[in-house]
Amino acid sequence: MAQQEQSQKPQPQKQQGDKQKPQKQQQPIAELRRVRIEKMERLRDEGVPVWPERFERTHTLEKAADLAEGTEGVRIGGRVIAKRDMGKLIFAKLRDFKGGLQISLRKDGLDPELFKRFKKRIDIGDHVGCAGRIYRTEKGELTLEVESFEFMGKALRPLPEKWAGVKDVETRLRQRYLDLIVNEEARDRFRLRTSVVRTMRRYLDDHDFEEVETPILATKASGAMARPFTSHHNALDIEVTLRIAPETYLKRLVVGGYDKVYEFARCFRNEGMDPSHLQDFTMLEYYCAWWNYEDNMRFTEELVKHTIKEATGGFTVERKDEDGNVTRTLDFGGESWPRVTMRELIQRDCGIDITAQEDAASLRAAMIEQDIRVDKMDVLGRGALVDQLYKKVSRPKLIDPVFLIQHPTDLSPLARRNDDDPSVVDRFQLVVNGWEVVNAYSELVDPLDQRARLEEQAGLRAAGDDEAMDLDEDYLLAMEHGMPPISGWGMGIDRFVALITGQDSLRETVLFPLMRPE
RNA sequence: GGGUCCAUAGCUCAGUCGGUAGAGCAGCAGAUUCUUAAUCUGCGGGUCGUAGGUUCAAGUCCUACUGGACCCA
Repeated sequence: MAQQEQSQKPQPQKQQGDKQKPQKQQQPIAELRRVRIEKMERLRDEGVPVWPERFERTHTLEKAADLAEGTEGVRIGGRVIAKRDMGKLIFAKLRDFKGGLQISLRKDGLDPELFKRFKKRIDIGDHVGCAGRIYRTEKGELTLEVESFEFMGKALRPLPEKWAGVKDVETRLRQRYLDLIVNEEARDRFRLRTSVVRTMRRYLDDHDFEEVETPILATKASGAMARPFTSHHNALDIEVTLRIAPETYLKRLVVGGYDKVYEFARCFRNEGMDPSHLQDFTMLEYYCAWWNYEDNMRFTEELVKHTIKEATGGFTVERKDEDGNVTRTLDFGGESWPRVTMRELIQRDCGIDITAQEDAASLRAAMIEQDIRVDKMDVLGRGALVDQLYKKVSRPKLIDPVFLIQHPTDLSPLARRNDDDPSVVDRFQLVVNGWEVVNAYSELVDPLDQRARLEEQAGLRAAGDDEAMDLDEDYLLAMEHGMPPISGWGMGIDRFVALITGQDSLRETVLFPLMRPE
Protein backbone atom coordinates (compact mmCIF):
# COMPACT_ATOMS: atom_id res chain seq x y z
CA MET A 1 0.00 0.00 0.00
CA ALA A 2 2.49 2.47 1.16
CA GLN A 3 4.61 1.34 -1.68
CA GLN A 4 1.99 2.14 -4.27
CA GLU A 5 1.20 5.54 -2.88
CA GLN A 6 4.88 6.21 -2.90
CA SER A 7 5.43 5.42 -6.49
CA GLN A 8 2.60 7.64 -7.61
CA LYS A 9 4.27 10.87 -6.60
CA PRO A 10 7.66 10.70 -8.19
CA GLN A 11 6.25 8.95 -11.22
CA PRO A 12 4.78 11.88 -13.17
CA GLN A 13 8.10 13.65 -12.94
CA LYS A 14 9.86 10.71 -14.50
CA GLN A 15 7.39 10.31 -17.34
CA GLN A 16 7.71 13.97 -18.11
CA GLY A 17 11.43 13.59 -18.27
CA ASP A 18 11.09 10.77 -20.75
CA LYS A 19 8.70 12.58 -23.02
CA GLN A 20 10.22 16.03 -22.97
CA LYS A 21 13.81 15.70 -23.96
CA PRO A 22 14.87 19.27 -23.18
CA GLN A 23 14.26 18.57 -19.51
CA LYS A 24 17.83 18.59 -18.22
CA GLN A 25 19.40 15.31 -17.19
CA GLN A 26 17.64 14.38 -13.98
CA GLN A 27 20.17 14.78 -11.26
CA PRO A 28 19.02 12.74 -8.28
CA ILE A 29 19.43 15.82 -6.11
CA ALA A 30 16.54 17.27 -8.11
CA GLU A 31 14.20 14.88 -6.35
CA LEU A 32 15.27 16.04 -2.89
CA ARG A 33 15.00 19.62 -4.04
CA ARG A 34 11.56 19.09 -5.57
CA VAL A 35 10.23 17.66 -2.31
CA ARG A 36 11.39 20.73 -0.45
CA ILE A 37 9.95 23.13 -3.00
CA GLU A 38 6.67 21.26 -2.70
CA LYS A 39 6.70 21.73 1.06
CA MET A 40 7.27 25.41 0.54
CA GLU A 41 4.38 25.62 -1.88
CA ARG A 42 2.11 23.84 0.57
CA LEU A 43 3.07 26.38 3.20
CA ARG A 44 2.19 29.17 0.82
CA ASP A 45 -1.16 27.49 0.13
CA GLU A 46 -1.77 27.43 3.88
CA GLY A 47 -1.26 31.19 3.95
CA VAL A 48 2.18 31.09 5.54
CA PRO A 49 4.66 33.71 4.33
CA VAL A 50 7.51 31.60 2.96
CA TRP A 51 10.18 34.30 3.05
CA PRO A 52 9.10 36.44 5.98
CA GLU A 53 11.01 39.64 6.51
CA ARG A 54 11.43 39.70 10.26
CA PHE A 55 11.07 37.85 13.52
CA GLU A 56 11.62 39.76 16.75
CA ARG A 57 14.08 37.89 18.96
CA THR A 58 14.63 38.49 22.64
CA HIS A 59 17.87 36.48 22.79
CA THR A 60 20.53 35.01 20.59
CA LEU A 61 20.96 31.29 21.15
CA GLU A 62 24.20 31.91 23.00
CA LYS A 63 22.37 34.23 25.42
CA ALA A 64 19.32 32.00 25.65
CA ALA A 65 21.52 29.13 26.77
CA ASP A 66 22.27 31.14 29.93
CA LEU A 67 18.63 31.75 30.85
CA ALA A 68 17.13 30.40 34.04
CA GLU A 69 14.67 27.55 33.93
CA GLY A 70 11.14 28.84 33.88
CA THR A 71 11.91 32.03 31.91
CA GLU A 72 8.79 32.90 29.93
CA GLY A 73 8.33 34.88 26.75
CA VAL A 74 11.62 33.88 25.17
CA ARG A 75 11.84 34.44 21.43
CA ILE A 76 14.72 32.90 19.53
CA GLY A 77 15.59 32.20 15.91
CA GLY A 78 17.95 29.87 14.15
CA ARG A 79 18.59 27.16 11.66
CA VAL A 80 17.16 23.71 12.36
CA ILE A 81 20.12 21.35 12.36
CA ALA A 82 18.55 18.27 13.90
CA LYS A 83 15.01 17.01 14.32
CA ARG A 84 13.89 14.09 16.45
CA ASP A 85 10.23 13.38 16.01
CA MET A 86 8.69 11.16 18.68
CA GLY A 87 5.10 11.41 17.50
CA LYS A 88 3.45 13.66 20.02
CA LEU A 89 6.73 15.23 21.07
CA ILE A 90 9.38 16.66 18.80
CA PHE A 91 12.85 17.74 19.76
CA ALA A 92 14.91 19.86 17.44
CA LYS A 93 18.18 21.67 17.64
CA LEU A 94 18.54 25.27 16.53
CA ARG A 95 21.79 26.99 15.76
CA ASP A 96 22.89 30.50 15.02
CA PHE A 97 26.38 31.88 14.56
CA LYS A 98 27.59 31.71 18.12
CA GLY A 99 25.30 29.27 19.86
CA GLY A 100 22.76 26.52 19.78
CA LEU A 101 19.74 25.50 21.77
CA GLN A 102 17.38 22.57 21.84
CA ILE A 103 13.69 23.26 21.35
CA SER A 104 10.78 20.95 21.97
CA LEU A 105 7.21 20.93 20.69
CA ARG A 106 4.48 19.01 22.46
CA LYS A 107 1.35 18.14 20.57
CA ASP A 108 -0.84 19.45 23.38
CA GLY A 109 1.48 22.40 24.00
CA LEU A 110 0.71 24.51 20.95
CA ASP A 111 -1.80 25.06 18.18
CA PRO A 112 -2.43 21.69 16.45
CA GLU A 113 -1.95 23.31 13.05
CA LEU A 114 1.45 24.65 14.10
CA PHE A 115 2.48 21.31 15.52
CA LYS A 116 1.58 19.58 12.30
CA ARG A 117 3.33 22.28 10.29
CA PHE A 118 6.56 21.76 12.15
CA LYS A 119 6.27 18.01 11.83
CA LYS A 120 5.47 17.99 8.14
CA ARG A 121 6.96 21.10 6.59
CA ILE A 122 10.12 21.90 8.47
CA ASP A 123 13.30 20.34 7.18
CA ILE A 124 16.79 20.29 8.54
CA GLY A 125 18.40 23.42 7.17
CA ASP A 126 15.30 25.61 7.43
CA HIS A 127 15.16 28.69 9.62
CA VAL A 128 12.49 29.16 12.27
CA GLY A 129 11.60 31.71 14.90
CA CYS A 130 10.23 30.27 18.14
CA ALA A 131 8.51 31.70 21.19
CA GLY A 132 8.11 29.87 24.47
CA ARG A 133 9.57 29.17 27.86
CA ILE A 134 12.85 27.75 29.03
CA TYR A 135 12.88 24.49 30.95
CA ARG A 136 15.14 21.54 31.56
CA THR A 137 14.31 18.14 30.06
CA GLU A 138 14.24 14.98 32.10
CA LYS A 139 17.69 14.22 30.77
CA GLY A 140 18.84 17.64 31.91
CA GLU A 141 19.22 19.64 28.72
CA LEU A 142 18.16 23.26 28.73
CA THR A 143 15.39 23.54 26.16
CA LEU A 144 12.86 26.00 24.83
CA GLU A 145 9.32 24.64 25.05
CA VAL A 146 7.81 26.06 21.88
CA GLU A 147 4.41 27.71 22.35
CA SER A 148 4.37 29.14 18.85
CA PHE A 149 6.78 29.41 15.97
CA GLU A 150 7.12 31.13 12.63
CA PHE A 151 8.59 29.58 9.55
CA MET A 152 11.47 31.82 8.52
CA GLY A 153 12.84 30.39 5.29
CA LYS A 154 13.37 27.17 3.38
CA ALA A 155 16.55 25.35 2.52
CA LEU A 156 15.99 23.75 -0.87
CA ARG A 157 18.99 21.49 -0.57
CA PRO A 158 19.92 19.05 2.17
CA LEU A 159 22.73 19.82 4.58
CA PRO A 160 25.81 17.60 4.60
CA GLU A 161 25.96 14.63 6.92
CA LYS A 162 25.29 15.60 10.52
CA TRP A 163 28.07 13.57 12.08
CA ALA A 164 30.89 13.47 9.53
CA GLY A 165 30.26 16.95 8.12
CA VAL A 166 31.87 17.93 4.82
CA LYS A 167 35.27 16.36 4.52
CA ASP A 168 36.01 16.82 0.85
CA VAL A 169 38.56 19.63 0.69
CA GLU A 170 37.33 20.91 -2.62
CA THR A 171 33.73 21.19 -1.44
CA ARG A 172 34.83 22.82 1.80
CA LEU A 173 36.75 25.50 -0.08
CA ARG A 174 34.36 26.05 -2.96
CA GLN A 175 31.28 26.03 -0.74
CA ARG A 176 32.75 27.41 2.44
CA TYR A 177 29.26 28.12 3.79
CA LEU A 178 28.71 24.36 4.08
CA ASP A 179 31.97 24.00 5.96
CA LEU A 180 30.84 26.77 8.31
CA ILE A 181 27.35 25.34 8.83
CA VAL A 182 28.49 21.84 9.54
CA ASN A 183 32.05 21.96 10.91
CA GLU A 184 32.40 23.63 14.26
CA GLU A 185 36.17 23.63 13.91
CA ALA A 186 35.89 25.81 10.80
CA ARG A 187 33.62 28.29 12.56
CA ASP A 188 36.02 28.49 15.48
CA ARG A 189 38.99 28.99 13.19
CA PHE A 190 37.46 31.92 11.34
CA ARG A 191 36.21 33.49 14.52
CA LEU A 192 39.72 33.20 15.88
CA ARG A 193 41.04 34.98 12.81
CA THR A 194 38.64 37.83 13.44
CA SER A 195 39.71 37.92 17.04
CA VAL A 196 43.39 38.05 16.10
CA VAL A 197 42.83 40.98 13.76
CA ARG A 198 40.70 42.80 16.31
CA THR A 199 43.22 42.25 19.07
CA MET A 200 46.15 43.50 17.02
CA ARG A 201 44.24 46.51 15.80
CA ARG A 202 43.30 47.44 19.36
CA TYR A 203 46.81 46.93 20.60
CA LEU A 204 48.23 49.20 17.93
CA ASP A 205 45.51 51.79 18.48
CA ASP A 206 46.22 51.70 22.21
CA HIS A 207 49.86 52.40 21.44
CA ASP A 208 49.04 55.51 19.43
CA PHE A 209 49.33 54.04 15.95
CA GLU A 210 47.19 55.53 13.17
CA GLU A 211 45.41 53.13 10.84
CA VAL A 212 45.52 54.19 7.20
CA GLU A 213 44.72 52.86 3.76
CA THR A 214 47.16 53.11 0.86
CA PRO A 215 46.68 52.17 -2.80
CA ILE A 216 46.21 48.60 -3.93
CA LEU A 217 46.25 49.71 -7.54
CA ALA A 218 49.62 51.25 -8.31
CA THR A 219 51.86 51.99 -11.23
CA LYS A 220 54.89 50.31 -9.76
CA ALA A 221 55.22 47.21 -7.59
CA SER A 222 57.56 47.92 -4.73
CA GLY A 223 58.32 47.08 -1.14
CA ALA A 224 59.07 43.41 -1.61
CA MET A 225 60.69 40.95 -3.92
CA ALA A 226 57.85 39.36 -5.83
CA ARG A 227 56.11 39.26 -9.17
CA PRO A 228 52.98 41.41 -9.35
CA PHE A 229 49.61 40.97 -11.01
CA THR A 230 49.18 43.51 -13.76
CA SER A 231 46.12 45.08 -15.28
CA HIS A 232 45.23 47.91 -17.59
CA HIS A 233 43.76 51.21 -16.50
CA ASN A 234 41.44 52.22 -19.29
CA ALA A 235 40.87 55.89 -18.47
CA LEU A 236 44.55 56.66 -18.13
CA ASP A 237 45.56 54.03 -20.68
CA ILE A 238 48.42 52.78 -18.54
CA GLU A 239 49.59 49.49 -17.13
CA VAL A 240 48.90 49.15 -13.43
CA THR A 241 49.94 46.54 -10.91
CA LEU A 242 48.31 45.28 -7.73
CA ARG A 243 50.50 46.01 -4.75
CA ILE A 244 52.87 43.37 -3.47
CA ALA A 245 53.41 45.27 -0.21
CA PRO A 246 52.27 48.59 1.28
CA GLU A 247 55.76 49.43 2.49
CA THR A 248 56.84 52.37 0.36
CA TYR A 249 53.50 54.12 0.70
CA LEU A 250 53.53 53.79 4.47
CA LYS A 251 57.04 55.20 4.52
CA ARG A 252 55.92 58.11 2.35
CA LEU A 253 53.48 58.80 5.17
CA VAL A 254 56.34 58.93 7.64
CA VAL A 255 57.96 61.52 5.40
CA GLY A 256 54.64 63.31 5.63
CA GLY A 257 54.85 63.39 9.42
CA TYR A 258 53.06 60.25 10.61
CA ASP A 259 55.22 58.77 13.31
CA LYS A 260 53.24 55.63 14.06
CA VAL A 261 51.20 54.21 11.21
CA TYR A 262 49.79 50.85 10.20
CA GLU A 263 47.67 49.14 7.60
CA PHE A 264 45.99 45.76 7.29
CA ALA A 265 46.93 45.43 3.65
CA ARG A 266 45.56 42.96 1.15
CA CYS A 267 48.52 42.19 -1.09
CA PHE A 268 48.82 40.22 -4.30
CA ARG A 269 51.75 38.23 -5.61
CA ASN A 270 51.56 36.43 -8.89
CA GLU A 271 53.59 33.42 -7.90
CA GLY A 272 53.37 29.70 -7.34
CA MET A 273 50.47 28.26 -5.39
CA ASP A 274 51.27 25.99 -2.52
CA PRO A 275 50.01 25.39 1.01
CA SER A 276 52.13 28.19 2.44
CA HIS A 277 51.58 30.83 -0.23
CA LEU A 278 48.40 32.57 -1.26
CA GLN A 279 48.31 34.91 -4.22
CA ASP A 280 45.85 37.14 -2.42
CA PHE A 281 46.78 37.58 1.22
CA THR A 282 46.69 39.97 4.14
CA MET A 283 49.73 41.67 5.54
CA LEU A 284 49.81 43.85 8.57
CA GLU A 285 52.54 46.45 8.34
CA TYR A 286 53.44 49.19 10.75
CA TYR A 287 56.11 51.88 10.83
CA CYS A 288 57.33 53.71 13.85
CA ALA A 289 59.53 56.78 13.66
CA TRP A 290 62.26 57.11 16.27
CA TRP A 291 62.43 53.35 16.85
CA ASN A 292 65.24 51.08 15.76
CA TYR A 293 64.90 47.37 15.17
CA GLU A 294 65.80 46.59 18.79
CA ASP A 295 62.89 48.68 20.06
CA ASN A 296 60.76 46.96 17.48
CA MET A 297 61.76 43.48 18.59
CA ARG A 298 60.71 44.25 22.14
CA PHE A 299 57.37 45.59 20.95
CA THR A 300 56.91 42.59 18.65
CA GLU A 301 57.31 40.17 21.49
CA GLU A 302 54.73 42.04 23.56
CA LEU A 303 52.30 42.36 20.67
CA VAL A 304 52.52 38.72 19.61
CA LYS A 305 52.27 37.39 23.15
CA HIS A 306 49.32 39.64 23.88
CA THR A 307 47.56 38.55 20.70
CA ILE A 308 48.08 34.85 21.29
CA LYS A 309 46.93 35.15 24.88
CA GLU A 310 43.78 37.03 23.87
CA ALA A 311 42.95 34.73 20.98
CA THR A 312 43.73 31.34 22.49
CA GLY A 313 43.79 31.95 26.22
CA GLY A 314 47.34 30.66 26.62
CA PHE A 315 50.86 30.85 25.28
CA THR A 316 51.22 27.41 23.76
CA VAL A 317 49.99 26.16 20.43
CA GLU A 318 49.70 22.50 19.55
CA ARG A 319 50.50 21.24 16.08
CA LYS A 320 48.80 18.00 15.11
CA ASP A 321 49.18 15.47 12.33
CA GLU A 322 46.32 14.12 10.20
CA ASP A 323 45.22 11.71 12.90
CA GLY A 324 45.06 14.43 15.49
CA ASN A 325 48.16 13.37 17.38
CA VAL A 326 50.13 16.27 18.77
CA THR A 327 53.41 16.41 16.87
CA ARG A 328 54.88 19.48 18.52
CA THR A 329 53.94 22.14 21.00
CA LEU A 330 55.03 25.69 20.28
CA ASP A 331 55.75 27.78 23.32
CA PHE A 332 55.34 31.54 22.97
CA GLY A 333 55.60 32.12 26.68
CA GLY A 334 59.40 32.32 26.97
CA GLU A 335 60.67 35.31 28.93
CA SER A 336 62.69 36.87 26.15
CA TRP A 337 62.76 35.14 22.78
CA PRO A 338 66.28 34.20 21.70
CA ARG A 339 68.10 36.20 19.03
CA VAL A 340 70.50 34.70 16.58
CA THR A 341 72.32 36.27 13.64
CA MET A 342 71.99 34.75 10.22
CA ARG A 343 75.75 34.24 10.16
CA GLU A 344 75.79 32.31 13.46
CA LEU A 345 72.82 30.23 12.46
CA ILE A 346 74.12 29.13 9.08
CA GLN A 347 77.56 28.44 10.48
CA ARG A 348 76.00 26.30 13.20
CA ASP A 349 73.86 24.32 10.78
CA CYS A 350 76.27 23.66 7.92
CA GLY A 351 79.66 25.08 8.83
CA ILE A 352 79.72 27.76 6.16
CA ASP A 353 80.75 31.19 7.40
CA ILE A 354 78.92 33.53 5.07
CA THR A 355 81.08 36.47 6.16
CA ALA A 356 84.09 34.70 4.73
CA GLN A 357 82.36 34.25 1.37
CA GLU A 358 82.37 37.78 0.01
CA ASP A 359 80.82 37.17 -3.38
CA ALA A 360 78.35 34.87 -5.05
CA ALA A 361 81.03 32.76 -6.71
CA SER A 362 82.88 31.85 -3.54
CA LEU A 363 79.67 31.19 -1.61
CA ARG A 364 78.44 29.01 -4.45
CA ALA A 365 81.70 27.07 -4.34
CA ALA A 366 81.41 26.60 -0.59
CA MET A 367 77.87 25.32 -0.95
CA ILE A 368 78.81 22.90 -3.70
CA GLU A 369 81.65 21.64 -1.56
CA GLN A 370 79.04 20.77 1.10
CA ASP A 371 76.81 19.27 -1.59
CA ILE A 372 74.09 21.84 -0.89
CA ARG A 373 72.20 22.68 -4.04
CA VAL A 374 69.42 25.20 -4.54
CA ASP A 375 67.26 26.32 -7.43
CA LYS A 376 68.74 28.79 -9.96
CA MET A 377 72.02 28.54 -8.12
CA ASP A 378 74.10 29.92 -10.96
CA VAL A 379 72.10 33.12 -11.50
CA LEU A 380 71.42 34.19 -7.93
CA GLY A 381 73.42 36.96 -6.30
CA ARG A 382 75.19 36.47 -2.98
CA GLY A 383 72.26 37.71 -0.89
CA ALA A 384 69.75 35.45 -2.57
CA LEU A 385 72.15 32.53 -2.20
CA VAL A 386 72.47 33.19 1.51
CA ASP A 387 68.71 33.26 1.74
CA GLN A 388 68.34 29.94 -0.10
CA LEU A 389 71.05 28.40 2.02
CA TYR A 390 69.34 29.53 5.20
CA LYS A 391 65.97 28.22 4.02
CA LYS A 392 67.53 24.88 3.23
CA VAL A 393 69.77 24.18 6.21
CA SER A 394 68.44 26.31 9.06
CA ARG A 395 64.88 27.50 8.84
CA PRO A 396 63.18 24.09 9.21
CA LYS A 397 64.98 23.69 12.53
CA LEU A 398 63.58 26.85 14.07
CA ILE A 399 60.52 25.73 16.03
CA ASP A 400 59.92 27.84 19.12
CA PRO A 401 59.88 31.60 18.54
CA VAL A 402 63.29 32.99 17.66
CA PHE A 403 64.42 36.34 16.30
CA LEU A 404 66.69 35.86 13.35
CA ILE A 405 68.74 39.05 12.93
CA GLN A 406 71.20 40.77 10.62
CA HIS A 407 70.49 39.54 7.14
CA PRO A 408 72.80 40.20 4.18
CA THR A 409 72.50 43.72 2.87
CA ASP A 410 71.92 42.72 -0.73
CA LEU A 411 68.89 40.70 0.35
CA SER A 412 67.32 43.68 2.09
CA PRO A 413 67.40 46.67 -0.22
CA LEU A 414 65.11 48.77 1.97
CA ALA A 415 66.80 48.08 5.29
CA ARG A 416 69.44 50.11 7.12
CA ARG A 417 73.03 48.90 7.11
CA ASN A 418 74.50 47.84 10.39
CA ASP A 419 76.91 50.48 11.69
CA ASP A 420 79.60 47.95 12.61
CA ASP A 421 79.23 45.66 9.62
CA PRO A 422 77.77 47.26 6.48
CA SER A 423 77.47 43.86 4.77
CA VAL A 424 74.48 43.10 6.99
CA VAL A 425 71.39 45.11 7.85
CA ASP A 426 69.61 45.89 11.10
CA ARG A 427 66.83 43.48 10.39
CA PHE A 428 64.94 40.76 12.23
CA GLN A 429 62.50 38.02 11.41
CA LEU A 430 60.37 36.21 13.90
CA VAL A 431 60.57 32.54 12.95
CA VAL A 432 58.27 29.93 14.47
CA ASN A 433 57.64 26.36 13.40
CA GLY A 434 59.98 26.93 10.46
CA TRP A 435 57.80 29.78 9.19
CA GLU A 436 58.68 33.44 8.86
CA VAL A 437 55.93 35.15 10.77
CA VAL A 438 57.32 38.67 11.01
CA ASN A 439 59.83 40.56 8.94
CA ALA A 440 61.10 43.90 10.22
CA TYR A 441 64.06 46.23 10.21
CA SER A 442 65.50 49.58 10.91
CA GLU A 443 64.49 51.35 7.73
CA LEU A 444 66.95 52.71 5.27
CA VAL A 445 66.33 56.45 5.39
CA ASP A 446 69.38 57.61 3.40
CA PRO A 447 68.07 58.42 -0.10
CA LEU A 448 71.48 58.20 -1.72
CA ASP A 449 72.24 54.77 -0.31
CA GLN A 450 68.69 53.77 -1.25
CA ARG A 451 69.26 54.77 -4.86
CA ALA A 452 72.51 52.83 -5.01
CA ARG A 453 70.87 49.74 -3.49
CA LEU A 454 67.94 49.83 -5.88
CA GLU A 455 70.31 50.23 -8.82
CA GLU A 456 72.11 47.13 -7.62
CA GLN A 457 68.76 45.31 -7.58
CA ALA A 458 68.16 46.43 -11.15
CA GLY A 459 71.48 44.83 -12.02
CA LEU A 460 70.47 41.54 -10.40
CA ARG A 461 67.21 41.69 -12.25
CA ALA A 462 69.00 42.11 -15.53
CA ALA A 463 71.18 39.13 -14.61
CA GLY A 464 68.15 36.86 -14.29
CA ASP A 465 66.86 37.19 -10.73
CA ASP A 466 63.27 38.06 -11.54
CA GLU A 467 62.39 38.62 -7.91
CA ALA A 468 64.87 41.48 -7.54
CA MET A 469 63.33 44.81 -6.71
CA ASP A 470 62.28 47.50 -9.13
CA LEU A 471 63.65 51.03 -8.94
CA ASP A 472 60.96 53.40 -7.72
CA GLU A 473 61.79 57.04 -8.49
CA ASP A 474 58.66 58.36 -6.87
CA TYR A 475 59.62 56.75 -3.58
CA LEU A 476 63.18 58.12 -3.83
CA LEU A 477 61.71 61.57 -4.39
CA ALA A 478 59.74 61.26 -1.17
CA MET A 479 62.81 60.05 0.71
CA GLU A 480 64.83 63.04 -0.39
CA HIS A 481 62.47 65.27 1.56
CA GLY A 482 63.83 63.81 4.78
CA MET A 483 63.01 60.91 7.08
CA PRO A 484 63.56 60.44 10.79
CA PRO A 485 64.94 57.11 11.98
CA ILE A 486 62.22 54.49 11.44
CA SER A 487 61.64 50.88 12.21
CA GLY A 488 59.09 49.04 10.11
CA TRP A 489 57.39 45.71 10.52
CA GLY A 490 55.28 43.25 8.52
CA MET A 491 53.34 40.12 9.40
CA GLY A 492 51.49 37.68 7.18
CA ILE A 493 48.16 37.48 8.96
CA ASP A 494 47.06 34.35 7.12
CA ARG A 495 50.25 32.60 8.10
CA PHE A 496 50.04 33.73 11.70
CA VAL A 497 46.47 32.46 11.95
CA ALA A 498 47.48 29.15 10.35
CA LEU A 499 50.27 28.89 12.88
CA ILE A 500 48.11 29.36 15.93
CA THR A 501 45.17 27.30 14.66
CA GLY A 502 47.40 24.37 13.79
CA GLN A 503 46.74 24.51 10.05
CA ASP A 504 49.33 23.59 7.46
CA SER A 505 47.54 25.26 4.58
CA LEU A 506 46.94 28.99 4.44
CA ARG A 507 43.77 28.33 2.48
CA GLU A 508 42.18 27.14 5.69
CA THR A 509 42.59 30.62 7.14
CA VAL A 510 40.92 32.38 4.22
CA LEU A 511 37.16 32.17 3.82
CA PHE A 512 37.10 31.98 0.04
CA PRO A 513 40.48 31.04 -1.43
CA LEU A 514 40.76 31.32 -5.18
CA MET A 515 40.01 28.05 -6.99
CA ARG A 516 40.17 27.15 -10.62
CA PRO A 517 36.61 27.36 -11.99
CA GLU A 518 34.94 23.98 -12.28
C1' G B 1 58.56 21.66 -14.95
C1' G B 2 58.99 16.11 -12.89
C1' G B 3 56.48 12.50 -9.92
C1' U B 4 52.73 10.07 -6.53
C1' C B 5 47.74 9.72 -5.04
C1' C B 6 42.30 10.85 -5.14
C1' A B 7 37.24 11.43 -7.85
C1' U B 8 31.20 5.80 -6.52
C1' A B 9 23.79 8.45 -4.04
C1' G B 10 22.75 15.27 -1.35
C1' C B 11 26.81 13.99 2.65
C1' U B 12 30.41 10.24 4.87
C1' C B 13 32.25 5.91 2.95
C1' A B 14 32.48 0.23 1.32
C1' G B 15 32.95 -2.28 -3.36
C1' U B 16 37.34 -8.92 -3.03
C1' C B 17 40.39 -11.97 -8.57
C1' G B 18 37.17 -7.88 -14.22
C1' G B 19 31.00 -10.87 -13.90
C1' U B 20 26.51 -5.21 -14.64
C1' A B 21 26.19 -1.16 -7.35
C1' G B 22 26.21 -1.43 -1.26
C1' A B 23 25.84 0.75 3.92
C1' G B 24 25.03 4.78 7.39
C1' C B 25 23.15 9.67 7.56
C1' A B 26 19.78 12.86 4.85
C1' G B 27 14.76 12.05 2.08
C1' C B 28 9.64 9.65 1.60
C1' A B 29 5.45 6.57 4.15
C1' G B 30 4.16 4.56 8.96
C1' A B 31 4.82 3.80 14.58
C1' U B 32 6.47 6.43 18.83
C1' U B 33 5.04 12.30 24.77
C1' C B 34 12.06 13.07 27.12
C1' U B 35 15.15 12.62 22.46
C1' U B 36 20.76 13.92 22.28
C1' A B 37 24.27 10.74 15.80
C1' A B 38 16.84 8.97 19.05
C1' U B 39 14.70 4.14 17.90
C1' C B 40 11.65 0.55 15.02
C1' U B 41 9.14 -1.10 10.06
C1' G B 42 8.89 -0.27 4.88
C1' C B 43 10.34 2.58 0.33
C1' G B 44 12.72 5.61 -3.30
C1' G B 45 17.42 7.53 -4.83
C1' G B 46 23.50 5.90 -9.25
C1' U B 47 25.66 8.01 -16.93
C1' C B 48 30.78 5.00 -10.64
C1' G B 49 34.64 12.85 -12.84
C1' U B 50 34.76 13.07 -18.74
C1' A B 51 36.21 10.74 -23.38
C1' G B 52 38.43 6.80 -25.70
C1' G B 53 40.64 1.76 -25.54
C1' U B 54 41.42 -3.63 -24.04
C1' U B 55 37.77 -7.59 -23.08
C1' C B 56 32.45 -12.10 -24.16
C1' A B 57 32.12 -8.70 -19.89
C1' A B 58 35.04 -2.56 -16.93
C1' G B 59 33.37 1.19 -10.85
C1' U B 60 37.60 -2.29 -11.18
C1' C B 61 42.73 -2.88 -16.34
C1' C B 62 45.17 0.85 -20.12
C1' U B 63 45.47 6.00 -22.38
C1' A B 64 44.17 11.03 -22.57
C1' C B 65 41.63 14.98 -20.43
C1' U B 66 39.19 17.80 -16.22
C1' G B 67 39.17 19.01 -11.10
C1' G B 68 41.54 18.21 -6.41
C1' A B 69 45.54 16.66 -2.70
C1' C B 70 50.66 15.91 -1.84
C1' C B 71 56.05 15.39 -2.81
C1' C B 72 60.48 16.94 -5.54
C1' A B 73 63.28 20.68 -8.27
